[in-house]
Amino acid sequence: MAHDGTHFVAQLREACATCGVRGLCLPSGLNRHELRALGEVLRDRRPLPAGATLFHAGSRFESLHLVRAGCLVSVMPSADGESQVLGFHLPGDIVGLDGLGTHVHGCSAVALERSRVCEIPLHSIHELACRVPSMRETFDRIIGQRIQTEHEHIAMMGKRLAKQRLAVFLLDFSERARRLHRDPQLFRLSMSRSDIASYLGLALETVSRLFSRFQELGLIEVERRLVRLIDVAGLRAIAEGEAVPELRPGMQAEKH
Amino acid sequence: MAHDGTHFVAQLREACATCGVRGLCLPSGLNRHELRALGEVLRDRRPLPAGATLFHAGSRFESLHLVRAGCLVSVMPSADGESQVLGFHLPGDIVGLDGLGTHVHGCSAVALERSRVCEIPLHSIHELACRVPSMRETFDRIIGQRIQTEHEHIAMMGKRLAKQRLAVFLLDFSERARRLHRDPQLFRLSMSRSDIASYLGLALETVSRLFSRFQELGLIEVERRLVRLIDVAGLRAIAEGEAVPELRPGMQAEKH
DNA sequence: CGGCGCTTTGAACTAGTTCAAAGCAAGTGG
DNA sequence: CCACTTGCTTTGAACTAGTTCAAAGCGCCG
Repeated sequence: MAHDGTHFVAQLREACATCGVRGLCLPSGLNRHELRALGEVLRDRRPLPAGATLFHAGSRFESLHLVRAGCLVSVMPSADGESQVLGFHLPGDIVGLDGLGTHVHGCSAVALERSRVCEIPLHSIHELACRVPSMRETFDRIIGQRIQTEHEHIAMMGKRLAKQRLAVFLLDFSERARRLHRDPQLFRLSMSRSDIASYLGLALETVSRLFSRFQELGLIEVERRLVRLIDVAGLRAIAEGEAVPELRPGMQAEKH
Repeated sequence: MAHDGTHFVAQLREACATCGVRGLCLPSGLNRHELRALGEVLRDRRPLPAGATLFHAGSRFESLHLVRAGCLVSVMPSADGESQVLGFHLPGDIVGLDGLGTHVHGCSAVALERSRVCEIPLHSIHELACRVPSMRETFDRIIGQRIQTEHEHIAMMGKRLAKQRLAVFLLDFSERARRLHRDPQLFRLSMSRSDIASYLGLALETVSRLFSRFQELGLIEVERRLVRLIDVAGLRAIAEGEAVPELRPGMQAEKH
């Protein structure tokens, strides 16, 4: 890859400033020298149009990918045709970690909207990790946080009511938006109801109904994929499983 | 830790031979020299009696642990008192990876029976990974395989019938037993019905009933925690979601 | 023996699914 | 500019897989 000295570093720093993820993204906390080393490793990639596949399940694993812009979904195909959504990836997230073991991707990654990713060739990761101590810590953080995330996903799918799951999902997105310096109350979901349902382990109708119920309760305002969180504390209460006043169809939020 | 040269290496090699895990366990595929290096890093630990906690959720993370003998469960506590079982760990498995990110354990690890583990201090892992190339690959394999495992767990909990989940669980245990050079058809589960239920995202009564149904169908023989797989192909069919003849209480396996 | 913890089993119940149909936004082509 | 298609979303109504509640059974250890 062509890299023309300090210009590239400046460019990377700029790109990462825009990216705006603290702590999770690779270059955070690196000094000028370390950034340079990283710059030699990152390969820029053409933007992915919505619907494009970054890699397929079963394909050979060669690189990790760092999401720069947009949103990807990772999907595990299953024998019976029903595929499982494993996660949604926003800027700063790393995708492809499951290939580290077998060098074969266990799931597919698909762009939900026009997106950009950085490619990080596997062979250069370890070299960099050994050469730059802070990079090693960063990789550890990425791995650890990812496993933690998977654990939370499992905890959410085991023995939680549908309304708790959706509340957790919305609060999670809000928190991620906040970390990306976006509005944590107002965001546009780039995935379909069906994707959300699969991610949460529910039927898509259940998800759709819950969006409506949450709106009736005055917890959110929703119009198709545009969501505004109105009562975050209320959502949190539902997520925690605290008994909520009423959540039956046909009830109005206001009681006079 | 005391290490007296070649004797230690021999000891380690011996221990790992008994351990018998291929591919997954750290020392597999290492030469004499590399084994020596690893020996300097592994710290032996006192055996854990059944019920003992290796580490608590929230406690400071300092080391990974390699299960040498027995069986551990990792459990994530949740706000509402209900805790979630994340996994069962047999010899060769690494526990504690979720602490890599924050340096704080996100879940607890508890021995389900008398067990032994090797402690691998974090600070020496990276050093070793840089010094011994094949160690690096081994660590990658461990990480990748773990994420893959978590993904399968998620896929199992989303949109799968209870009978599919239990069938998957039994087949998974059978496969792991096989890899440990144990009898893949006959094994003793060291966890309670309640642990299994939490792991599968079901009520414990459902799990208990399914064990009975599977027995009635002639798929397994079960007496409390002792399980014998009779019809592996049948279990596989159920796991895959293929329509099974009958699975109703009160029906006999034999039809005359 | 007696008590304790785990497991099994039954019966009533319900949260969520499934099936079905209508609504709605956005694009396409005449 | 409108008729028509397509894909996603919403909503309703019937249904069911699994839960919950309750009680009995069983093995084990002091």
